[in-house]
Amino acid sequence: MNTAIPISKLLLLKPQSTSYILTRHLSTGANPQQPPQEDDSKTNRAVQLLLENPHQEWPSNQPLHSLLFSSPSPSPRFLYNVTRNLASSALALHFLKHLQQNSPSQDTHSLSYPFQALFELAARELDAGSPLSELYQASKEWGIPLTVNAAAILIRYLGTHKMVDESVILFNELDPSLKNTHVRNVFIDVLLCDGRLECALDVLDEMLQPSSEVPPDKTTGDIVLRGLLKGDRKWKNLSEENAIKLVLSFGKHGVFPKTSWLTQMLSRLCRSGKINQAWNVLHELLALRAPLETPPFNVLLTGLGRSGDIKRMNTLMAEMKESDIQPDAVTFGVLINQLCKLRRVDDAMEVLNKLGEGNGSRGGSIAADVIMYNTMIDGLCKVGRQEEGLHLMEQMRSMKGLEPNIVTYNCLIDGFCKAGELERGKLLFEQMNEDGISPNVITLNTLIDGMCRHGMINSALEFFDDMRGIGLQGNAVTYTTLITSYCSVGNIAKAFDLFDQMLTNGCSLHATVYYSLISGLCKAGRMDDAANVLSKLKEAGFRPDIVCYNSLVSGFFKENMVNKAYDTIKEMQEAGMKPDSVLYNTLIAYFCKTGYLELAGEVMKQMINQGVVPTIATYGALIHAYCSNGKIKEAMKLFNDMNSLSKIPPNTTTYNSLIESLCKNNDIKGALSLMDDMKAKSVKPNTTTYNEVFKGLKENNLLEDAYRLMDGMVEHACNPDSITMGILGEWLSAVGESEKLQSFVQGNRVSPLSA
DNA sequence: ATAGGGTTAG
Repeated sequence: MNTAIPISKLLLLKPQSTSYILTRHLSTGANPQQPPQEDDSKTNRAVQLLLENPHQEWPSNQPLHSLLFSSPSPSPRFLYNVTRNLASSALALHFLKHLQQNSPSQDTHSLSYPFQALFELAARELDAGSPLSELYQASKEWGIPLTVNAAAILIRYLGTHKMVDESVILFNELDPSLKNTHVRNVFIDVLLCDGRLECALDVLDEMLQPSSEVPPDKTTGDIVLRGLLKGDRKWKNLSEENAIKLVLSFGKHGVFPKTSWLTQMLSRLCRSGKINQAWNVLHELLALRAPLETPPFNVLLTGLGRSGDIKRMNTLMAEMKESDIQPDAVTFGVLINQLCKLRRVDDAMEVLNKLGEGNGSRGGSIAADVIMYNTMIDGLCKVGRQEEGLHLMEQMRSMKGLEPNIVTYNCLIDGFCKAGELERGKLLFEQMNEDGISPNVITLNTLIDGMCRHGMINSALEFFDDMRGIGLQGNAVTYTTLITSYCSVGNIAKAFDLFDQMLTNGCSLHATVYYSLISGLCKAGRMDDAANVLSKLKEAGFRPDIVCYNSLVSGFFKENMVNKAYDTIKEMQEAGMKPDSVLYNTLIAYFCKTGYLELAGEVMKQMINQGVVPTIATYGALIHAYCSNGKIKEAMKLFNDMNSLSKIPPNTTTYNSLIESLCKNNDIKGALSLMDDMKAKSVKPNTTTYNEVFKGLKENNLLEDAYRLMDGMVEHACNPDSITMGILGEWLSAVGESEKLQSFVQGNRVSPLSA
């Protein structure tokens, strides 16, 4: 599947310089204007005179007077510098009074900068109390307009001293020309720190208007987006949709979120299943020509991969290439992982092998790392190629100098255990210890699962005890594995025992443990216990999921507790879950078993109406039921539907039901034609199939057909069982052809080869 | 928990 989609097209992406990204950051640059430097020695002399003499003596100090009041009058920048270099705000205030009193004709605007210096000094004095508010009042009384910086300092000061109301008043009083981007940034920050989201958004809104005269800058973006991500309580009223709108409004002014911010945002969207939103955000930013880097693309690729959307993965990779965004190690890691998950292990291997070839202009700069190898090794193990996985571990060590880590070993141990090669798993476990890598809880769980799956539950429990002895504790997964296993062999008491043990051990719980126990109890028909555990699950703050509800419904039906089954379905629907195909199949199977075939058929119709696609189990249950009720016509109709309408390939069991029924109806021709159909559709007949047809052939004494089928069995290495031998033995000896049976058992053809 | 890729359970 999907082989037509060239995911490995990514190989064509070539790493290049990414430095251009750094130069593409746009900024509207509203830096606060600083008065340029004046003559330093003049400034120093003035400061020296001011510091050396008590302020009462300043008016009579001639050198000072000529420095400050000579014609042409000194520039505001000079006065600013002098003020800033005074020892304290108190002294600076004296200085300003001195300036004001000794040159009453002076334009008040020229005192704006010295006043800003006064605010700067006062804001720096930690024990200043609230003099800044007083100084602000003074500036108003003196009629001295604020500079932009002075306004910003005042707003910041009021904010950090919990006088946010005052800062709001101040901002509103400001001359419109002072409410520039810088001042607004400070004001918005003050408002946000105080949790006044609405108010901040109002100020921001003006800035974000399309033809705004106070457009946002990088700092605005940092201030606002920082708060958006933290998930602070104060942002909870802002939905993700609005957050996205905000980001895009910033984008229209050329202000883009930092890569780390965008990556987090997309990651959060993807993790909560909102992949489309993540996709849209990234694409709108692309359209706005935002300077994007690789990580946000990696996050989205991961999200798309998890939802199996290979098509859009390919699109995104092509877009990366178009926009000159280079894939990095993570991109290749995601790609290898996705190819493995699609079982396209050889394609993944090809990607891995082409990395780090470094042959000139192409593909050289990214080398395979341990994570990629681990991904690949796991992929190989998951398709039963654990020997190759082991070989790859040796290869990465010897040829790339990469040391396997705990994940490498865990993947391989799981591979060998799942394949039933427990000894190999244990050998790897020992090897890993020799390598100085300590097993972790996943290693423990993997080995326990391996033993459980292969009928060694007691060994698993012993191993668990041994590991606890050396300080390796189990977790919810350990208990789930053991509980599932004990349930599967019907040892419910031991399963309960482990469940209680887990609760007393205080290991952190997970709903899966409850699901597992409930499922086991349902299969064992212990519905009272199952209902009990269900209550405990709810008490622990979990909710049953659809799989868990399905177990319960199936269990109730099996115990003929029909009303309980219906109650459970109702509860599940009230919890907002729609019945899935498993639930419909459970209902259909129950009605089939109890003989309500019409009802079962109705349920199937309802299933289709609800948009739930019938599965092989749906058709299998109904076809089998019709067959065993002698309604072969209806069964054949369903069989044809499943081929033409649902396009579900029938399996061996489906054919067996029909073939058995046809033979019983003495329609041997029909049965043989179904066998041809099986061959055409590559569905392998099994021993049951052959037995049913042999019975029918024997009834009709069709020896030649029987020989042909016997050859077929030999050819497919399908082993006869005692039933086969019974039918054929009786029949062939009755017609004096016992030697054919002999030859058949020895695995030889019974009829001569024909053209 | 807080920018991205790898391992275990019904």
